[in-house]
Amino acid sequence: MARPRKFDLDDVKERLMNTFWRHGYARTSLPYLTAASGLLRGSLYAAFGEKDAMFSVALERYLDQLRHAILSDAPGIDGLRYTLDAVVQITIADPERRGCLLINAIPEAQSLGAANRQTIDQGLAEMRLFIGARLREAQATSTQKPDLESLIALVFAATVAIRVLGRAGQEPQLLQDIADGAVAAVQLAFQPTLATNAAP
Amino acid sequence: MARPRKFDLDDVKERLMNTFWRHGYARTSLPYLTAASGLLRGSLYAAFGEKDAMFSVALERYLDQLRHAILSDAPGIDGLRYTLDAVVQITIADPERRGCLLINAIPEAQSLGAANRQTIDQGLAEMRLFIGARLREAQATSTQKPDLESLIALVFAATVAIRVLGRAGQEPQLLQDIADGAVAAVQLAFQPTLATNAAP
DNA sequence: ATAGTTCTTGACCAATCGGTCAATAACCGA
DNA sequence: TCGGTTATTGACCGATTGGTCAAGAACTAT
Repeated sequence: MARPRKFDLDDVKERLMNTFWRHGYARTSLPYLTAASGLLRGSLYAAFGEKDAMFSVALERYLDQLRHAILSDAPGIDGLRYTLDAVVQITIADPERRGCLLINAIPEAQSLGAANRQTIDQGLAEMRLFIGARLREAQATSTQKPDLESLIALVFAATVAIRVLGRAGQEPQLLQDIADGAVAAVQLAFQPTLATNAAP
Repeated sequence: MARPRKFDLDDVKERLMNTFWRHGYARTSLPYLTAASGLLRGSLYAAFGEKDAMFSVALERYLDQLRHAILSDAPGIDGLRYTLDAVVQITIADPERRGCLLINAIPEAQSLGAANRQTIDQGLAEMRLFIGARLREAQATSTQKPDLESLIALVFAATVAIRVLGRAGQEPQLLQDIADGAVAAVQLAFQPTLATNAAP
C-alpha cells in the first residue's frame, strides 16, 4: 500500500467547518485553515482540493449535524415546536453566535461553485419540506383548512430569521419570541373559529 | 475658494451603494469601486476615506431609500400589510436579487468597523420598533390582547426572511406567502375567538 | 495676474491572496 | 529488505488586496 495520512480526517473536517462557520467563505484564508487544521497547505490541497471543495466538505458536514440537532420524529405541531425550539437553542448556545453556515453563505453564493450553490438551495428546500410535512400532519387532525402554503412559508421564515438574527447578536428573548410566535400562529390557524366557515 | 470636484457626489454614492449591494463588503474590491464610480483610487480615498467609510456612506444611503420604499403612514394592520407587501415587491423587483444590503452585511459584520456594526443594529431595531408601533395601534382597536412581543417578533422575522430568501433566489410566490402568512397571523391574533360576527 | 486651496492623477507600496510542485518521508505488501 | 505508492513538507508563484503620496491641474477670491 502507501503511506497513511498522519491526521484524523474527521477531526480536520470538523475544524474546517468551524473555521468557515466563524469567518464565512471569503474571509477564511488559507492561513486560517492551515492553522485550524494543523495541516500545511500542500496536505490540505492534496486531501480536499481547492478552497471551494474545502467549503463543500464543511457545508455537508454542517448539514448532517444540523439535521440531527433540529429535526424531530414527532408528527404535527409537536414536531414543529420541537424544531423551532431546537433552532433557538442551538443558536443561543453558540457563544460565538455564528448563526447558520448555510444561511450565512447565501450572500456569498456568487463566490462559490455550482455544487455549493446547489447544496444551499437543497438545504433550504429540505427545511421547507420538513415543515410542510409537519403542517400537513397537523391539518389531518384538524377540522380547519387554513392556507397551508402561507403557514409553511411563515414557519420557514421564522427558522431562517432566528438564525440570521442570532448571528446579528440579537437577544435570546427575541429569538424565542419568534419561535413562540410561529407556534402560536400555527395553533391559531388550526383552531376552530366561528368566523372561518366559508363555503368550499 | 478651491478646486471643485469634477463628479456628482450623490451619483457616486449611489454607485458605491449598488456595488457593495451586489458583491457584499469583502468581495467588493477597490478596482470594482473605481470602475463603478468612474473615480480613481486617490479621489475615492480623498472623498470618503478608507473602504469601511465608503461602506458607511453606502449603508446610510441605502437605509434612507429603504425607509421611503417600505414605511407607511397608515396605522395598524393596514400599515403593516403595506410594509410587508412593499418588502416583497422591492425584493422581487430587483433583477439581480441582491436582497438587503443591511442584512447581507450581518455575516460580514466582523470585517466592518464599530460604526457600521452599530448602524446594522440600529437598522434592525428601527424596523422592529416600526412593527411594534403598528401592532400596538391594532391592539387599541381590538378586544383581544394577544402576546404582542411574539407577534412583533414574528412579523419582524418575516421581513428579515423575505430579504434573505430573496437574495437566495427563491420564487416570488414563497416570499409573498411569507408576507401573507404574517398578515394572516396578525389578523387571527386580533380576531375574537368566540364572537359571532361573520368574516367580511 | 497671482496666491491659496482643493481636487485629480497614476504610479507605487507592502502584505496577502489562492494555488502549485519537486523533493522527501513513511508506510504496506511481498 | 526492497519496491511501489501515497502523504508531507515548505518554498515558491503570479495576481490581487487595501492604502498612500508627490506632482500637477483647476478653481476662487483678491
